[in-house]
Amino acid sequence: MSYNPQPQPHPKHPLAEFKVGVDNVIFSVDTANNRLLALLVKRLQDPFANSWSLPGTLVREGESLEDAAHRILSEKIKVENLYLEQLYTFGNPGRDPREAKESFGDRYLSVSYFALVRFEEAELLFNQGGMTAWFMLQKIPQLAFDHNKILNYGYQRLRNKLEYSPIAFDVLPDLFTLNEVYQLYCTILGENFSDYSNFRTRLLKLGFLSDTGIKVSRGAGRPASLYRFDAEAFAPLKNKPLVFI
Amino acid sequence: MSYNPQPQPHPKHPLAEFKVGVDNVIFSVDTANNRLLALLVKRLQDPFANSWSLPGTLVREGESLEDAAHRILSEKIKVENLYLEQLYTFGNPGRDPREAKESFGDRYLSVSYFALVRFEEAELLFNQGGMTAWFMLQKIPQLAFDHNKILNYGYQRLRNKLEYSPIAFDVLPDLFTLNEVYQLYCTILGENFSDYSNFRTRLLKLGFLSDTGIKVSRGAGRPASLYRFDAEAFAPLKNKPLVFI
DNA sequence: ACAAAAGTGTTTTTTATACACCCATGC
DNA sequence: GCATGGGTGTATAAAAAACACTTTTGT
Repeated sequence: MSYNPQPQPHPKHPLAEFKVGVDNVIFSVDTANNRLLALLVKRLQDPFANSWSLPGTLVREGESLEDAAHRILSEKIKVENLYLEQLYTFGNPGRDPREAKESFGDRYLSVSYFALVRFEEAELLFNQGGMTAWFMLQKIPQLAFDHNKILNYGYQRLRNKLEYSPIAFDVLPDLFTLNEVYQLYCTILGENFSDYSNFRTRLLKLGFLSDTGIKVSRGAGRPASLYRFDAEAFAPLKNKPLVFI
Repeated sequence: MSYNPQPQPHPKHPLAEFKVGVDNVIFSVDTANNRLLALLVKRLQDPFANSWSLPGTLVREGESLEDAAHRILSEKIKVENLYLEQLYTFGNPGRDPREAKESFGDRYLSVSYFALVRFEEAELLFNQGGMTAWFMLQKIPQLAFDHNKILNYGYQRLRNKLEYSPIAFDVLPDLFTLNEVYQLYCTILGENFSDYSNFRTRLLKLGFLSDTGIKVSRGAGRPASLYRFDAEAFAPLKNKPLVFI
């Protein structure tokens, strides 16, 4: 930041003091049940005691914002494979009731992060009796603070990301069928986002999915080929506009 | 933010204290000379005294982040028409030399904003002898703090925004020729981003530019029609994926 | 044999790209 | 007249969208 040309704040305009927190919007897709889920935690203290909220934390000394996001995530769930990026920073005055309205107390800034995690391996951790649970996106309750707004913002980002970046493959198993990819897309973007056979053709033409030749049977029907995400083949496509829709 | 399940920070992990600043990446296009410009200010105090930097400020009591971004912008230039949005939040420990390394002093968080302003009406303000100047993007010097990184991030955002949202029309005059739009795109995205006649056809097919019928001559050649951005016709296209490239 | 799931191909429509060409003005 | 920039049209290629069809399995 540059603080010139005024090194000292004007007495009539004192600087705000901030507490900085990180809030995570953590999504996961339960492919078995075609459900898009968000992780929420139940608050134990005021304000908003007993309300559900996004998992969040305050940033510690020497800790980067992204480290804090990873820390809060790993306190709530145990997961190996995930995608995480910064979402947006919410810092309007009055967004936290602990800000004393008349006395201009500390402001509460929230740097939000967006994550997509692999559902099958995600293990919920119940620390100190705090409740942690997956919620279907259609059944999100009233959340603490401005967390409904943050979550909606994250949901938008999720849909956008899915269309032009390969985050799906961060969260699929190492070997997957093309139908599993399609189901994942359907669950997040809604049915009818695209015809399966066209989706399939488009995806394969991009050239970074390699057929292992291994076949798997899911009950009746022809066995499907297992594919693998080929990071090397994808590398040259990085930063190029992709379309998966 | 949710601060459960630990209401008090662990003594071995004290919370960081933050100063929160806003830094603006302000772009403008000098259409007369086909130049893409960024606004920089010269720092007067340490750290980085006499270095160029992004225009920034600390957030005041009762002031929203976006208000702070608008304030710093209006302290440096006088401009009516602009587009502004939040860019990214940079908060790594050690990004500001004023953070005492051993003693874990205050952290300096920077919430960056991205702006595009109308060049013709932008009037530079020289307050308290502080220097403010436009720099061609190819000639950006070494900046204070991590501001080169922030500026590059803003430049990426600018190019992306231009392709799928109508920010160009926030910054063009009320009445403009299609060639002026094309020039603006060329200056930001580089020559050869698209054939002019195809660009033109695509743009008109979107249906939110209305021909006023007024003709204007720029020296030799056939006079061009002046167009106007029709906000009403654009409204239904909001939130829909547009392609201008 | 038949249903179910996987995978291929075909047809139609739309969009992108690269141009060629006509139009209106200043000099 | 002709250079200059504005504007239209066309021909080709590529991509998106819809959907019919074949293949391979379980029962």
